Formats: sequence, structure tokens, C-alpha cells
Amino acid sequence: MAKISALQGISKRKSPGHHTPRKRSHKRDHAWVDVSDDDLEVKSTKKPSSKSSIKFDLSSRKKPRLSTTSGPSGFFSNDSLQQQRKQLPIYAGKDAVVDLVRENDVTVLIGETGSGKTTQVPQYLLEAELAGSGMIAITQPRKVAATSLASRVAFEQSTSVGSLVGYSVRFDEASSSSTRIKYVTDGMLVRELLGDPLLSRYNIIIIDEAHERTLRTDLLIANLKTILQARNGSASVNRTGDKGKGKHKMPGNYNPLKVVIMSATLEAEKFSKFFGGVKVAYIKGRQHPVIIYQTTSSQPDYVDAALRTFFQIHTDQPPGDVLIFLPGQEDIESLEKSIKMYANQVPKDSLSILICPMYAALPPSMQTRIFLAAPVGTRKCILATNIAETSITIPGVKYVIDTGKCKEKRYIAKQNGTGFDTLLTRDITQSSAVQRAGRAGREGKGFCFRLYTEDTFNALPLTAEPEICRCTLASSLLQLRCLSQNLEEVDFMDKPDEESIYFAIKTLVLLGALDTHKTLTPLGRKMAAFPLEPPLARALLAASDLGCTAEVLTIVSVLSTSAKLFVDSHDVRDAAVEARRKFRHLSGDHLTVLNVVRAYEDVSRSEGKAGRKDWCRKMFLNERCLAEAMSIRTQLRDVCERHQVDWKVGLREHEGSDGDQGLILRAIAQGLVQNAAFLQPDGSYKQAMGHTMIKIHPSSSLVDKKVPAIVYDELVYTTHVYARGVSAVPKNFITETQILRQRTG
DNA sequence: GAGCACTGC
Repeated sequence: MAKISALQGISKRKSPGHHTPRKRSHKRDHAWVDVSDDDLEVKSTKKPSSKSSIKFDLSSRKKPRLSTTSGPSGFFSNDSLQQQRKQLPIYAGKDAVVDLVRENDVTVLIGETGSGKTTQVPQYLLEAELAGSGMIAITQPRKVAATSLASRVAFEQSTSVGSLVGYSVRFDEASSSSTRIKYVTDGMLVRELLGDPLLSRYNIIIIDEAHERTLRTDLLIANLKTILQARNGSASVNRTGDKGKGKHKMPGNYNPLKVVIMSATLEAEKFSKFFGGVKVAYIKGRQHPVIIYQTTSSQPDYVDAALRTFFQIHTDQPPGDVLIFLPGQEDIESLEKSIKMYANQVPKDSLSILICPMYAALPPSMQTRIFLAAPVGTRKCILATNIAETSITIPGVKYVIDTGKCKEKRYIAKQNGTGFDTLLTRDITQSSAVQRAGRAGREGKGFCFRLYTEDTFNALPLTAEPEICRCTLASSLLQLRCLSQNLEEVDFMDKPDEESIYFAIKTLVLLGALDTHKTLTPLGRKMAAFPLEPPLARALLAASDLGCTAEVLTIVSVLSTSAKLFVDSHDVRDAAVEARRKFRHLSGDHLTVLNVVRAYEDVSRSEGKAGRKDWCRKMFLNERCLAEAMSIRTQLRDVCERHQVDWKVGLREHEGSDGDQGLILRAIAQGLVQNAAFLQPDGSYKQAMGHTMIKIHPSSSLVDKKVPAIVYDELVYTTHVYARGVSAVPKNFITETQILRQRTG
């Protein structure tokens, strides 16, 4: 690759700390650069770096081996549509796949990207009448995949979604009595398991993207093993028609079940072994070639390396958009500034550069930009997190720059039964690297520039650690106890740590969902009915005893959304803080949330949809979060009704007395018993049920406040152990609850 | 006095 002389000397940056969050100041890092618009030369007060261009090892070119995404897209007339189906790589193996499934209870199917397995296999099995009169379920880790695949397959079957082919995801379902193929999220099928432990509606269950090893997929796989024994194992298996609903049947009277595990190759053997050495079928994929370059030396400062690589591509390579994978928002903002700073120094005849940042917290209006084609004479440069690895596909990408880093949330369980989340930058896995490279070959031949050496790549772990080994397990444990199973005894592909299990048990005992003999209580069964984390479910049920269900329902709905309520970006910080002040409640973040939603509802009523949107923007609130919270609240109200919880009971309108609002906090505190801390004489806080010293997160309305006791939504370890989502509560709320639980629990 | 990938019910 040719050097870019104008960029000499820009590589000086601090080496990033690998497992400690680093601070990066744009001002300091670039203080020595003085660039005016007409400058082509960077003026530097430092010596130019000896390696201004990154050397890539051209001998290490190779094709990505595998990757997985959803199937084909595009629309065709019916004739050519059927023709196109026959041209998919999997079509050649159709009979073999059908025979394998017919002859075996469990089949492992390995299909590379573009093989068509996800859309075709369910249709083959239906056409071969292997499902009898039952349904075929195909699980997906993500909602958007489940719904879009259902549309595609319905189209191929010349029907509309919801008839022969349907889907079922949270908040959205399209199916009917005639539905035979159903795409579902893995979490949805776990929910179904609670009401139908043998999943008797389905005669074929296909677990797709099994290699992702989500917690819910692992739960399903473990349960499928026992379901197979129950439905296929006994001699009294009834293989004739299924006339009634499964739950009315006696054990041993179920239709046999077929299971298909679909995965990327890396774990084929493991899946096969888990089910007792079942047969594995391989299907080749079809994708455009991607040439992969790896660096000859390691690049400790990956943001700077990405900057220089981008300009190497930009000045040397033909048109085509560039996708750069970075770990987080902070790096994206930093790289965006750097690229802008140097963009006007490239030769005048170059393409102009359109920078598109892409991460989950980005406002939706900014996110849509990346899907628009770059204007003529422009090269799009997309700076993305992992969101672009599997969740979204960006058209026009020809070049991928892979920093080899991502952020990972990991739960650290402590021996004393406490713990907290960490969110740290770490190396990606080999399969993730392959997936990222594959993003360059969606539309034609592509190129991937890895900012790490071949040796580094070879030393990367093959696959990510399964989620079950790094997440809190309280929710799964509760679900398993509803199925009369024990977390310790379930035959998982990978067993979770003892400490995580102990912590989950301790959580559920403290919440009163289990008694001290680890037996499920009636309260626990009720909690499991709600699509909420156990502490939030407990807070909600506590509220129904205290007469403030309506308020806590609202708070809990917001807390269980995925998006952040408050928009927070560098440029608008002061204005955002000012706007937020209007909602601020003295007791802290939980009642502040309630104030926000009440204001949002008032605006919705008085000014409608458009006014509401405008208002959210002015108040620096994330409307997506509020809209999602409203959906969740509706769903929770339905669950309340089914379980005789009166969700309308609330405090008197505009009462505002501290005594009444204290009830809300009391309910919240009952859910967050485990997340409490007391003020120490030196002004810091210490966990009520552990030894960790914690600080209130600066984003909290209670930051710098000294109150005797707090409860918080979560602890996150970044530069300190921070409590986020904090409310001040009377100390006795916590001690009383603890004593009560010890006595009854 | 800080900064947060992604997904699911």
C-alpha cells in the first residue's frame, strides 16, 4: 500500500489500556495539529512517526471460512422465484436433509452464509410431510430476523404472513390455526415452554443460529433433550394423528418430536456430541470472495490505525463504501473527529467523504442515514459497533476495517453472594472476525483489513463464551423452578459457574420467590408470569400490596426497556441537563422517571403524536424508550389481569405528599433489597449486603448527595464501581425487608 | 464527577 505523505506523524496516541477504560481527550491528542482548510501538510510539533502507513501482510490473503446471516433477499416473479429457490446451494442437498431428518430424532445442520438453510429447510420438511399435523418452529435470537424471515418464506409459498407461514415475537404475532411454519424468537419459545413443558404443538423444532449460544437458546437445547426422551423415548409413543391440544394428553401419548440444530461449523461436533453423537450435515454457502489483509505488526492504538488505514484505502482504492468496526460510541466519536480533521487534506481529485456513525444509542434519524446510497463522487465511511456485525446489513460496503475489539458485558459474581456488571473492551473471537470480514462481500468482491496480525488472529478464541457463563441467572433459574427443574441438575451444554448459581439462588430467596429449601413459593410462580427481571417483578407485586401498582408499573416498564431514557451526547450536555431539571424528583431517579412519563402522557394527550415527538426532542428524551415503555406497560397490565392483580390501583391524583410517594419507594426497595447501600462516616457508600464500596453514577440525579441509604438498579464497574438508577430511601425500608425475609425466607 | 456492545420475555 502506498504511503500517504500528508498524514505523516498523526499516529501518536496513548496506547489504550486493555482492560481498564481509558480517558481520551481530543483537545490534548490533537493540540499539536494546526490545520487550516488549505493545508495539505499537517504541521506537527512532534517528530513524524516512522510508520505512517500500516503494512499489511499480502501473503496472508485468505477467504473467510464461514459466517451466518439470514437468507436471500429481493423479489421475483413466481416462476423465477421458484427457479431462484432451486439455485440456492442447499437445494442440491434437499433430499439428503429430508432423509436425515426423517430417519433421526436429532440432526445437526451446518450451513454457511448464503446457503439458504434458514428459509428452505422448514419448507422442505413441510413439503415432505415430516411435521404430521403439528407445527414447525424455527427459533431466531433476534426479533427482526424472525419477522423478516417469515415474510420471505410466506412470499415463497405464495401466501401472506400469518396464514401458512407465521411468526411470534414479543409485542407482535402473525399466526392462525392454519399456520404450519412459525418463526419465533428463542425467548418466545422459552415462554411457551412454561405453559407447555413438552412443546406439544410442535412436531419439528429447528434451533437456528445455535452457535450464538444465547442464554435462551441454551435453555431450549437443554430442555429439548429431556423433551425428546418424554415424547420419543417411551414405547407407547403414539405416532398417529394429533387431534387435540397437547396439554390434554397423557404423558407418553405425544407425537414424536424432530429436532434440527442449525449452526456455523465451529461447534458442530459439540452439538452432535451433546445429543449422543447425532449425524451432521454440511452445506456449502455462497458469497462473493473477500480478500483479507492482516497487519505485519500489532497496532496497540487501534483507533489511530483505523484512521490511517481508512485514508490508505481512500487514496489508493477504487470507489466503494468503507465499514469500520469499533468497540463503542466513544471511539466512534473520536475517530469521526479525526477523519473530519484530515478529510480536506487528501488530493483534490479524491472522492469526498461522508461519515456515518452507527451505534445503538444514536438517535433514529441519524441511524437511517447509513442506508442511503452515497451521492455521486462520495465515499461513505461507516463507523459502527457490533450492531453492524449481525443486526443490520449496510448496502454498498466493499471495504471492511476490523479493529478486532468489542465491548462485552460480563457479570462478576462474588463469593459472598453479591456481584456487579462490567463493561470492558476486549478482543473479538475468530468467528466474529470472519463475520465482520463477510460484511465486505455482500454485493461483490470485497476487502477486509484486519488491524491485527495473523498470529493474533490465530490466538483469538474460536467462539464467544456462551452467555450462560457470563450473565445473571436469576430469571432463568426462576423459570426452571416453574418447570420443577434445578439449575444445578439441568444438563446444559456448558454449565454455569457455581458462584453464579449461588448468587441466583440467593437473589430469589431474598425476593421471596424461593423459600430457604429452594422450593418455589406461590409468590415466585406469580413473579415468573411477568416478562420482567425478578427484582422488578417483585417490586411490582409489592406495589400491589401497598396500593401503588399504577405508579410502579410505569416505573418498572421504563426500567425494563432496552433504550436509555435520557439523550446524552457531548454537544448538547448543558441543555440536556437543564431540560432534565424539570422532571427531577428529590428522592432520586425512580420518581424522576415517573415524572417524565406523566409529562409525556400529558403532552401525548394534548398535542398528539407530532407534538409529542417535538417535545421529546426539546426535552432530550429518547422517544423510542418511552414508546417501548408504553408497549411493555400494556403487556404487563394484561399479565396483571390474568393473575388478578389490579393494575389500576394507584395513589390519589396529584397527591404529592411524601408519605404516599414513600409507598412507591417502599415497593421499589422491596424489589431492590439486594441493591442497597448505606452511607459511611467518610461520605462514601457501602453495599448493605456485601463489602464493596460504591459511588453514585454521575448521570444520577442523586450524584454528590449524602443520604443515609440508597437503592439502585445496577452496579457497573468502569472507572469505579458505580450505582446507576439510584433512589434515597429511609434506612428502615432496607433493614425491615432484610429482617422480614430472613424470618420468613 | 462519567461516558455504556447486543439481544430477549
